[in-house]
Amino acid sequence: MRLTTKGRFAVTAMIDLGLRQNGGPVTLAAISQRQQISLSYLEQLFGKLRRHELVESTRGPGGGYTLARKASDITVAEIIVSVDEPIDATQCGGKENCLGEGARCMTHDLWASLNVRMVEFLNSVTLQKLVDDQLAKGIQIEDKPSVKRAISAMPMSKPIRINAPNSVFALGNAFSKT
Amino acid sequence: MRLTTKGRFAVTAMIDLGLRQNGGPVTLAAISQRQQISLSYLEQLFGKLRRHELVESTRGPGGGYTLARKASDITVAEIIVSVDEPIDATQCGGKENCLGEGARCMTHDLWASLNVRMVEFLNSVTLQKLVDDQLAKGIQIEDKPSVKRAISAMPMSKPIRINAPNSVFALGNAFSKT
DNA sequence: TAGTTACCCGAGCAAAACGCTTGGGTTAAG
DNA sequence: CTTAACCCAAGCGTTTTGCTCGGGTAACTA
Repeated sequence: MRLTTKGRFAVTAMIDLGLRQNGGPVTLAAISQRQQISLSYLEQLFGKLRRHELVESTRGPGGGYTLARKASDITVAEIIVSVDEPIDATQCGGKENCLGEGARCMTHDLWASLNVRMVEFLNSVTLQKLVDDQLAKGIQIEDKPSVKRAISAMPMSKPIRINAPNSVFALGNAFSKT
Repeated sequence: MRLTTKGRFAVTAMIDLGLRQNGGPVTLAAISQRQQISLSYLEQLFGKLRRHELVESTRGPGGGYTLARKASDITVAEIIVSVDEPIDATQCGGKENCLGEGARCMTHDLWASLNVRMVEFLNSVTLQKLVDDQLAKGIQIEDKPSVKRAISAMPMSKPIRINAPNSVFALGNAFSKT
């Protein structure tokens, strides 16, 4: 199990999706706007999420993504594993006696078991739980804002995105929703 | 909280240290040998561990590293945080209303709370626990092997280390301890 | 049928992180 | 004063990250 900002992006996007489920398919463009994640990066992430059957896609106008199952049947661990792929990899590639004789290299079952417990934990947190958390915080969801305008209407003159990889300094307030 | 092989290296090294505590300071060279981690990489990791007061160092011959506290007072979370440093970083750099008005960007308390739970969990696992796990598996610890020879004696002709960053394919069996 | 909307996908790219090397120190035991 | 060990900073090749660009293809609408 790896745990980076990549996983966070995926989880965040999935929550955004979960929050708007009942309004039909959600477009990546909308998620991109709301969560400040680049569209093509989202496309890559959702490609993986789709291949792991966590979401389903509908093409064409009015299309977008939908959860493949109920939010209560999707766990954080699944999301993270989907986008981070190369899960674990013990130092010695599965060999038993890597350091000599009976002294197999510790990393084996040590990290493996720690890993298992982590996954167990993250598997105990469902997407539904996170969605409910957000709802409890009083997030207001717009009722599918006429689908067309509202996005292309804003003259946002390119988001001034800094080229800071871990986008800690996301643009901040380029569109102030006036 | 980030979670990579770097953290694993640190945890592994700390266990190695914990296992040999009562025999006085443990040298990085020895850990490097046993755990197949590059010496200077270990030096960097232990530099951080020392600055975070998880270990103490003794210089000069016969020196090495010791745990700064009892193994039962050191948690996995502390170790990982020590070497991985830049913990979290929420997308919007701490600003509250990052996406407009009352809609602070979700990532905030969302990932933060998930993070908290992760840290809580990793804080519940002590180094002592991991050491005991290893002892239970029947690891045999050598009684400080005369300190001098035994290391420089092995003609190991350079470990044939592949330049694979995530050293999944560590050398394997370059020294077979004959 | 054309046009638009949206998913789809692969190549590539700058910046950062990873794992490690090199080359120097400084402290302290013998 | 030699040697063993910690200490430290600079740098280096590779991978990963987050993203752009430039194409597609499915489906709805006029």
